Amino acid sequence: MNEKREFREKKLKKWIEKYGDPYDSSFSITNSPGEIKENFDSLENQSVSSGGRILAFRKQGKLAFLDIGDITGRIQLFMRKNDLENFEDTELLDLGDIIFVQGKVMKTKVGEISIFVSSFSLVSKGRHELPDKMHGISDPETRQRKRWVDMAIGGDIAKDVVFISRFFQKAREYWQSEGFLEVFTPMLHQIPGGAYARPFKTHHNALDLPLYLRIAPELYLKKLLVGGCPKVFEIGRNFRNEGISKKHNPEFFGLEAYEAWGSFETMMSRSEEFIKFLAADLLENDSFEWMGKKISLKGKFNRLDFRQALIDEIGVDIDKMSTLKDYKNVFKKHNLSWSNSMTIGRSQDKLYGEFIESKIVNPTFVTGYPKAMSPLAKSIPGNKNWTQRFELVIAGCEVANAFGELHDPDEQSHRMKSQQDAKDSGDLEAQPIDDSYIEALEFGMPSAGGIGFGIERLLMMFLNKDSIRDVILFPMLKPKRDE
RNA sequence: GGGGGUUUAGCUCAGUCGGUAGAGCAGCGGGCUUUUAACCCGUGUGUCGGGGGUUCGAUUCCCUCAACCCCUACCA
Repeated sequence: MNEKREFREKKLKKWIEKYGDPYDSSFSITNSPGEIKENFDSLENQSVSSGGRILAFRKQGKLAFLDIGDITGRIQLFMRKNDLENFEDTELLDLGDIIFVQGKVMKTKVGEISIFVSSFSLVSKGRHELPDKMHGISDPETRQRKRWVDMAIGGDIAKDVVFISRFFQKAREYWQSEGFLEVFTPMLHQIPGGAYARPFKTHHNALDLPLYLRIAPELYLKKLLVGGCPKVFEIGRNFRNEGISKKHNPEFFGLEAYEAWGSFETMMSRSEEFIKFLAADLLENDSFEWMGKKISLKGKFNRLDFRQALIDEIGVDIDKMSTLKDYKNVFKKHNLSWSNSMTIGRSQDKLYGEFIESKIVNPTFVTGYPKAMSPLAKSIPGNKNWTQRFELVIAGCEVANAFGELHDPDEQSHRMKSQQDAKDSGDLEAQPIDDSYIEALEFGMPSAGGIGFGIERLLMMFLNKDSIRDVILFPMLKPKRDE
């Protein structure tokens, strides 16, 4: 049936008859393909050993030019019959095989940096052929599902995987250098909290205990503030049982940081500094382009007041709207779809998303979120309807969310109760009461600022990717029946 | 959920106003001692996404299902 695979396996058999098992671990390389290219000046005429996947095969009579490579880069192999004892065994190699080579670093007549091969060995047979060398894998789903193939042939992901790794390294570096302690809090929660979201449910057998995959680490991190860690941060996955879209994957990385004696104002300068730090280091620039939009990180980030922005944009003052009916009328006026599951908080959010968020291009702190939308944020002194909160929006996309953390246990208890009420009356995303969190607050928590970043959102911006799937190595995919 | 598009060789795609199909790459055979999308000669790829209908005949027309893509809605 699969004739091509048979050819490959026949060649493997021949190799084994001649040289024995290629799946051996006695090979060790002195330089990766990329290193040889990068360090040609110091490696010229030196003997090296290297290895990688065969990505191109240009045979020319008694000469052979092969390209081998991995994510570090590609290097050409130059093989000449007169100088290579088992030259004819190149017949047993296929595109996609992984080979080990030894030889001297040189340049060919036309100047291509190469290894002049003195010996080579098969290390791992590619049983499958590689995709078209010019076009690669065109189907995005296959590209994501068989990420290793796309990576092996040098698809975008081969470069991006390095960028993503450096991004995490630099993100840690920023917060650590600012004196924040990196901590790790549970992913299995008995009470899911810290965000508006539906959780994944699981179960612990030995304890016969229902558990939830965390939707946010927030409450645990603030328990550490109670315990006396003044500056903490965590980079880790959150899990939300919601729809999948270009901006949403069921599991995604959050970076949350909390600072005692800070406020949402100090979190503003920290987030601004953080993003500028990342861009300066990773992009080596203070501006970038995302989906055709030019985004400048120069100067101070803009500020926009939630309520004032809605007044300016559509002439609606949400401070003067107290009933759901008021919102329904506004929705009607602007031809927005209304559903009966709407709450005041949701309506406000929808108006914001529709008229404010989508129009923002350069980084902007949107401040003054209504209390109905922010059960964990401190309200503004003198105005109980508004909270000490901001979202950092770039190119219409929420990148971070920060509060002056509510640390009054009585007030927090009230807010959680009204969330619980919403939950009881059918809001699947409302947060349940978490008594252990309230109790922690009762021990006393210093005033604090806290912030959470959506890491993939930032990665999308920095890598100019339209879809969150392009910045996750193995994004959530629907199961495939035939495989 | 709604609208549009795509699905043909291993890969990328062309094509048939209805008579079961083709190019490049990859493969196989041969040639070539400085190539790099190597080249030259020869060779063949196929449930034309699945199912049903119309028809003497369907890959082509119609219906339906599926997968993927785009837009839109929802999920902040």
